[in-house]
Amino acid sequence: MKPDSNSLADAVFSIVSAIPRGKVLAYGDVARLAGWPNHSRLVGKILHYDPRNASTPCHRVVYREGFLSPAFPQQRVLLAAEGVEFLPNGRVDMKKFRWDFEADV
DNA sequence: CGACTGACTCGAT
DNA sequence: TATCGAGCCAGTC
Repeated sequence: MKPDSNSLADAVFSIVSAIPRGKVLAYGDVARLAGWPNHSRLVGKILHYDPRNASTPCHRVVYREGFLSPAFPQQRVLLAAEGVEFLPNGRVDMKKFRWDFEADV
């Protein structure tokens, strides 16, 4: 990603904005790509606090198991608008919609 | 300036 | 197999 990522926030936004439409990532995955493997929580905080979230597909970032953010119910609507399907248990079908960034690279 | 909090994750029971 | 707890550290108030 951007080597000039001064802060985790910068890296996170770069990565999140790079998620293809109709795909989702886990906070931990974003953190790992950003270079902070243990900052899965920070990723969430950044997306939550930073106003740029309006111009960032932060809704494409979910829990590792596909659960959506507890304080971000609209996320489900946004994902649905991108064609992401939800399982009856209220989870994203990670099996099909998790961004296979490892293969994309 | 210092402390609190958390849109998380994984491991252990 | 499911539930519970603790850890991680920077960002925000």
